[in-house]
Amino acid sequence: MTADMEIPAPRRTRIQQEKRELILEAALEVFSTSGFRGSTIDQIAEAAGMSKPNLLYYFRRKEDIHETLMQRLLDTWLAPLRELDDIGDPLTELRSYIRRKLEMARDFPRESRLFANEILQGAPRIMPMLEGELKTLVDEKAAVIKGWMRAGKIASTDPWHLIFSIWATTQHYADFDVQVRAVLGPDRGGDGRFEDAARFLEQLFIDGLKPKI
Amino acid sequence: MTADMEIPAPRRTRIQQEKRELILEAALEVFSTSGFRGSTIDQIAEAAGMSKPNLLYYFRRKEDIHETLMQRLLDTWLAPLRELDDIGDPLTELRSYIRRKLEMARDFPRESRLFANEILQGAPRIMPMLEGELKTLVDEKAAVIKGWMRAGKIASTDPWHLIFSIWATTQHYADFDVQVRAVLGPDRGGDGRFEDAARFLEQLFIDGLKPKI
DNA sequence: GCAAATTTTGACCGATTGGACAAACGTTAG
DNA sequence: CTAACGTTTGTCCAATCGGTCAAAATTTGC
Repeated sequence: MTADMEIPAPRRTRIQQEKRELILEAALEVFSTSGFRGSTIDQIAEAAGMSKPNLLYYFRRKEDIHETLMQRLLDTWLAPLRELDDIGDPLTELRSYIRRKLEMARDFPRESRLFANEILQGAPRIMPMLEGELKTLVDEKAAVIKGWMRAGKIASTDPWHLIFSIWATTQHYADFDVQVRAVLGPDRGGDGRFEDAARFLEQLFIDGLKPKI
Repeated sequence: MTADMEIPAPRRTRIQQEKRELILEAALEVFSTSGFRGSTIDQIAEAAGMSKPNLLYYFRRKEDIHETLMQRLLDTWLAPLRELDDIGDPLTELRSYIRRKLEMARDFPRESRLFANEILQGAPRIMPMLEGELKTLVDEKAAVIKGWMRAGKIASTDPWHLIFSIWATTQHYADFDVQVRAVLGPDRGGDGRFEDAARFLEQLFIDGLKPKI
């Protein structure tokens, strides 16, 4: 839909495409654990298996890498919310939204942390997008949810804060992963923790949102 | 209780006490928005209104400032959970725990972000504390909550993930503050957003946790 | 008031940072 | 094969980094 926004999309050779992907993959790893200012071009270059000048041949500035990474991230990151559909059973829609968001936290934790890092630092590079595209999308979906509430399909509450709480609880398992694993310990903190989380969140949100008769 | 753990607690002059506080206040501001690696001694010194060598007279290394800040933070940060009491009505206890956590997100957002930054980057400096003190405390309180569930006082669910979800939803309003404000917009994103959040979270957790008859 | 102790400063250091650049090396099309 | 183009590298640079140090300025104890 709104994809492929790396705007001028200049023609690129095969090698350029491959190496740029390699760099972005390495940069995701580095940026997501150290933040923008805490990461160095050398670290990214080493993680990508190339020299610093070589990396700078593909991305002229450190910021360009981060910007490209962010642009790609945002579309896929908001995809689950975009899919939240007016048609279809409300509780089912919400349940699968929560499930999809939790799966993203499990399968793309680095993307989640990259995003969290950016927001934590005041979102200097994506503020316009938050106030524009994101706000529009959330307002739109909040209206859908509000419709469900007025129709008595789900319990009445604040749709915006409902969305926030879904973001918070699901992304928590990516952003605070080390804490979750440390607290759960070696036994309960293994691979099963995401299924436990899924069960818990379904109970919390879905049972909690069932219409009160 | 477990306070005042700046271990050797060397004798300090009046000036030392004041200046150290000034530095810690400035460092909290800087660290919480840029992370450890992303912050410089110069930034902290400037925020504290003193020269870099002067700052280094009070804290010999950058890490010492961060460490002191962390030690102070952790005790106050976990205080609300420590207060969760076996005696007293379960739903009331949980309600006030949630309220206290949300108040902390409102009143000490920088502390929340400092903590989030540390965890995001893999908790290199506080890992032992997570696996030790924190895990012990959470296990203890999870047992209390489990007792309430067995007694039929609250709905049965996973106590650990319940605690995680309370952390996630409340701290979200500090850590992701810019996003929350951007999405809510100038009107709904004002000072009232914490009261809206409090109402929403109470409904989500308390109504959701009422025992099913 | 004065000597000792504490606090502040400017100058400086080696290491690391983001980035420039020309030369060397590969690849590819004709 | 070769000329043009794309890729890679080593070297270098100015700025910034965390931190030192001796000397100057200030505060403190008597």
